[in-house]
This record gives sequence, C-alpha cells and structure tokens, in this order.
Amino acid sequence: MTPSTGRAGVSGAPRSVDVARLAGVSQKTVSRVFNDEAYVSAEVRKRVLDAADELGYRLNHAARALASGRTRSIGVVTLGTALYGPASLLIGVERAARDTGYALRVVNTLEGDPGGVGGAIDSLLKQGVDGIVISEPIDEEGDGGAVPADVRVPVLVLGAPVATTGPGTVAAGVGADLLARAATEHLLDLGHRTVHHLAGPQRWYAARDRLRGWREALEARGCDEPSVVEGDWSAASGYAAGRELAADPAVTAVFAANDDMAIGLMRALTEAGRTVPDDVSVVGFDDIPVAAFVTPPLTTVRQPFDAVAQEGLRLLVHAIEKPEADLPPANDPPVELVLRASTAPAPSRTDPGGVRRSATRPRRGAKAAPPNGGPSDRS
Amino acid sequence: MTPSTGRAGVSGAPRSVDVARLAGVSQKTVSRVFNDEAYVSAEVRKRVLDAADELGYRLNHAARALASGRTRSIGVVTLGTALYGPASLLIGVERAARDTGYALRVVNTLEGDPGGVGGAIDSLLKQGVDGIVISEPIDEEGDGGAVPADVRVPVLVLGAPVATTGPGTVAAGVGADLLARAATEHLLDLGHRTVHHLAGPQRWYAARDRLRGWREALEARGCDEPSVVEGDWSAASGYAAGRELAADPAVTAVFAANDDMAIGLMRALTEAGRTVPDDVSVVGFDDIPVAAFVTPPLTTVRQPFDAVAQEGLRLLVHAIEKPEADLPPANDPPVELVLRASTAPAPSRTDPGGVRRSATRPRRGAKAAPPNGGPSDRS
DNA sequence: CTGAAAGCGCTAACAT
DNA sequence: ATGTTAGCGCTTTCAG
Repeated sequence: MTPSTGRAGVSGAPRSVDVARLAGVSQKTVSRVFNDEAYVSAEVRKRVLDAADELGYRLNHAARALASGRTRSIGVVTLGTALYGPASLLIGVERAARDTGYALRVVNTLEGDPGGVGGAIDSLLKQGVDGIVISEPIDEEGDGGAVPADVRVPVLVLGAPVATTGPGTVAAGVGADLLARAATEHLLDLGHRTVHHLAGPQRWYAARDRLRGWREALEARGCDEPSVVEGDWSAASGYAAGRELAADPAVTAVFAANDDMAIGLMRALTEAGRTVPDDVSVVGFDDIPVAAFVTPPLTTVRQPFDAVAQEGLRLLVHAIEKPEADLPPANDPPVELVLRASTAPAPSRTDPGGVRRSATRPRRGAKAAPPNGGPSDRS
Repeated sequence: MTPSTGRAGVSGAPRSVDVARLAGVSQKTVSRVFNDEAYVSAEVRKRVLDAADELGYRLNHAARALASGRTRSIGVVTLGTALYGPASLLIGVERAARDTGYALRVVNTLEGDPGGVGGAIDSLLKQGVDGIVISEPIDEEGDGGAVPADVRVPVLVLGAPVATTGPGTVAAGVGADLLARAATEHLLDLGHRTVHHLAGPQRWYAARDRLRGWREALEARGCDEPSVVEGDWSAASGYAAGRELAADPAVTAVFAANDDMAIGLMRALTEAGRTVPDDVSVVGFDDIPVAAFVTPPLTTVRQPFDAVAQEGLRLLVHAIEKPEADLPPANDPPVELVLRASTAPAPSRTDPGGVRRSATRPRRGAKAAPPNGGPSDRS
C-alpha cells in the first residue's frame, strides 16, 4: 500500500485541496473564500466557487471546529413536552439562530430526569457548542436550576431568573409577572372583589412568576388573597381544579396560568352549571391558537415567544462573539392582553359594593380584537 | 516560543493525553476506555476514569468525528410550527435518538422557503450527520418532497411517502389514511348518509392521506362524496369553513383533518345555531390535549407520535449502522379512535332511511374512555 | 493579495 | 492487554 492514500479519504467526498487543485490555487485560498476573508481577488474567488460547485464540495464542519475551536452552533436544553410555550420558544430560537448563522443542537430533559439540566449541558458541551440556551427550566429538587460550574460558554436562560454561574449568563423573557398582573387587574377592573388563581406547577419558574404577578395585583388593590389551586398545565388538571372552584360561590373570577388549564376549568364550571362569563370570569395565559374558538372565546395574555427568543439570541450571540464588550441593552418585547368573551363584569350579588367597578375598557397595551376571521365576541 | 505549546491548547480544556499522563497509560488506552472497547483491564479502566473525572475531561466530538468519519448525530428537518403533530414528532425523535446514543441537529424549513428541504439537508450534511429525518414534509411546488441526489446518508421520512433518492431511504408512520377511514366509518356507522371533509392544506402529505382515507371509506359504502373544504390546520380556518358548512342543511357529519380545525368548526356551527352533536357530528384528528375539554368533548383519532418516531428511528439507526443488512420488519404502532361527545346518531329527518344505521359501538381498535380525569361524555 | 508549514484532539491500523 | 504511528480536513501562524 502506498502511504499516500489517506484512510478516510475513501469516503469520496471532495475536500478543499481538491477544489484548490481544480481552481489552480492553494488550499489556503479556498479556505479564505469559504470564510469570507478579505484579500481575495474577485476573479480568484469566482474560480474557487465554480470549482467547488463543480465538485459538489461541502465544507467539513468537524474539521473546522477542531482547527478553530469554534463550532458555530448553539445548544438548546428544553423540556420534552409539546406544550405551546416551550414548543414556540424552540421554534423562535431555531429561527433566530439560523438568522445569525448558528446551527442548533437540541437536548430534552425529560421531566424529573436524573442529572436533568446538568447532564444535558454536559452532553452539549461534549458535542461542542459555542453557547447554550436553557428554555423554561424547572427547579428540580431545589437545584436552583443550577448550571454546572465549569461551563465555559455563555448561557442564555429563557423564562427564568438567571441562575448564575459561569462567565456570561444572560436572561430574556418578559417578566411573566407583569403579564399576570395585567390579567388580574383586568378582572379587578371588571368589579370582581377578588380573583382566584389556578397556578401552574410551582417547580416551573414561569409558574412562580405568574403567581407572583397575581399576588402583587391583589395586594396593590387591597384584595383578599384566596388560596391557590395548583395544576400541572394540562386541561385535565384545570378540569379537576374547576370542579373544586365551582363548588365555592365566592368564586367569580379566575386567572389560570395557561390556556389549557383555563379551558379545562371552563368545562368544569359549565358542567357544574356555572356560566362563563356570567357567573364566573376566566382569563388564561399564552393565547394558544384555539383560544379564540373555544366556548366562550377565551380572554388571555399573549406571550411574544418569537420576540423573546430573538432578543435572547441576540444577547447570547453577542456574549459569544464579543465576550469583553458590555451587553447591549435589552429590548422588551411587546405584551398583550387579548380580550374575548370569557370575562364580564362581576355578577351583582347580595353585595351592594361595586364601588371599585371602574371601567370595562382594557388597560395597558390591551387590544380587543379577536384574531382575523375569529368568532364574534359574545357567544 | 517553544514549539511544544499547541495553539488551541490555550483553551485550557483537558485532552485525552492529559488524562493518559495522569493515569499513567498511553493516550490510546484512554481512547479505548471512552469507546467501551474490549481488552482493557478493569483496573486500568478505573484508573483512567478516575483521572478523567479529576481533570473534568470531556471527549471532543469534533476531533472524534474528524478522525472516524462518523458523528453519532442525526439531523432533523422539520417545519417551523408549534402544531401539535410536528412538535410531538420532534420530541419523539429526540427521545429515541438519545436512547440510541445519537445527538440531534435541528433545522426548520419555514414554510414556502426557497431551497426548502433541499437547503436544509445540505446544511445538515455540512454540519455532519450520520442520518437525516424529514418530518412531515410538504410538497413545495411539486418538488415531490425531493431529497437531493447526493445525500450519502440514510434518510427517514416521517409522515409521507418515501420520496426516494439515495441509498437507504426509509419511512415510518401509520398510514393516516387508515385512521381517516376509521373516523369516517364511525360516522357512517352512526347512520349519517354521508360525511363531509374539512381537509388540511393539500401540499401536506399528511393532509392528502387523510383525504384519501375519507374518500375510500365513502366509496366503500357507496356514499356520495360531497365537495371538500380545505383549511390550513388552524382553528381560524376551521371556523371559516364552519360558516359555510353550517349554511348547508345536508351537512350532518364532518370529519376534520385535525383537532384545531374541528374546534373552530364546532364553534362556527354552534354560533350558527346548529348543535353539535345533535344536528351535526364532528370528528377531529390528533387528540390534542384540550380535545377532551372543549364543548362538546371532541371525538377524535389519536396518533401515536411517540411510537412512530421510535419505530422510525429504529429503522434509521439500523440503516446507519448496518448498511448492508436488510431492514428489520416494521412494527405498526397502535391506532385509536377516541370516542367522546361530538358525534351522535344522524338526526332523523324527513328521510325515512336509517337502513344503514348499523351500530353505535366503535370499530377497529376504538376505545370509548375519555382521558383520565376527563369530563363526562355528554355535555 | 497569496502560499507553506504546523497542528487542532482524536481514532485506525499495525505493532507488540 | 497495551503502545506507536500516521493522518482525518481544516484554520492558524508566518513568509512572501
């Protein structure tokens, strides 16, 4: 055997030397062209590109990563659920990554999985990523959403407080607490004496934020704080909670931490003979696509997932590419309270109150229109 | 400068030589340990592992890929939507890949994007993947879901016919047509004279399959085939279609190609004064989590996304690792028709018929129970 | 503006 | 059961 034949060269894929040979330039020049480096004459560049095209040349990322120490890829740690929120965030992240020229490596942490986030990050690090995004983390066993200490790449946390460790940990996501607050205030503005909360699982930071926002709104208005019912995001859990709440005549307004639970809740209420919104008003969270079409159409808070992902990635890429520079200022994405037909003024009861019944019109950036082609507002 | 200091070694991350030195063995032995090769004494193995642990050593995948020509990662081409189907499939694929020891690279093809699937595949190939899965492809501009000719790795197509090119193209996914057929037959069994179809966008293979299944069921029973209304999977499009259908008194049963559209449809029907299921029966497709909790709870077809993904990956990994061997036999995942409250016997009309009204009990593997904790069947 | 040489961290083949 | 050597395909110095 002649020592000249490379072993893996058998795979047959053309390499940059092949392109170089065909174009009559050095291998380095090919490299320059494919890295958009300056100082390559237009003519040479074209010759190289043509040669590459003819050969069907594709740059080998593994070799590039090995030589350069950079991979131009970003790892995403996400939950293995089809929940609208996490799924939408993932899509937003992928798009934003592509726009900035990064590829995506994805690892799911199945809920309650040993090693959880730490293990996922470790596996991403082995695979080689320039940055990591942790989407909608949950607080497993009080690990504080911990990021292992020896992560040497920037980390972006989406939808949770920065559980800092490592050099450049950044965070993005509208404070869900503000949104929750707006939702609760909307209900209060309608004259309800207080608002019940159907919370998400409290291991999720997202769920905690919403609880906090609700609580703050009640406090600010001096309202009683009813005990919280906790669900697991599913419509089934919302349904179960609804059966409880339906039995309590004091319940006239409920803020659910997501739309699925709100839908289950409404179903239970209706079955129990309590009309929505006449007897009980309900507000959801997320604005899932069917929210406008359930009965009654659901008033809810729209989360700008795409904007959050985009903004987060901007920060992350900045941290990757300019580690020394300060972070650019955060752009807070727009938030929206979408008013539909599941909320109404508090039912008049034995109680003469109503003093606080201020106005029915939306507060904050609220908008009243249903999605295009949507159903009429009142069922 | 001494020539001994490697350039990128500055990054500080420990390499396998460092581990070898600390463990007092050769570098190759470290490699053996991390590849679970035979012929390493238990004692040496432990020493190596301990040393690696102490150093915080992490294998460098880029180097491994370059040297071995294999990446142990799989690329996924998926649509950038939060639709329940594609999202669920992606999760299933991730889990199955992890179980078989492969990492995931994800690329979305934004709908109607130039280059589409071809471009996505190309980018995955550059990044280096041992196999590719194309999830729920759509037929862009009659490209036949084309896979570029020079793909040198096995391809798995999920939810579409094998658009063959390349060596090992495999496919998985229950024939959605069978499921659609079962749904249609269920309606026919309830005594409806025929069944209308609210189809998905026909560029999607998944939508075409469902249409075909519906058509076959009608043909088999000699029923009229009403004209098809096409939606875009969204509840909004279902709502729009529902307004049309509501105006036609001949419509007593509709099979919608997914649950979102079914929900929009029911909403429109209800608003138009046509009660579901008394006046019109509706069947959806997917069994999205809220399906059991809308009003009325939706009868639908459950797709075993997880099983499909798992089965598909089994095939793909087989094609990757044993290119010569025959494909193992396909295991068809279980299918289910989930009966809830959106379907009922055809309303008795001027028409005396009813001869065909055979039975109300489910056909095929149908089951009647709502999900646990679900609402009662009749609203 | 272009090229030559060295080496990224690992695995493959061939010794022992 | 373990070590030696060569090289995967690229980027990075450094020289022209």
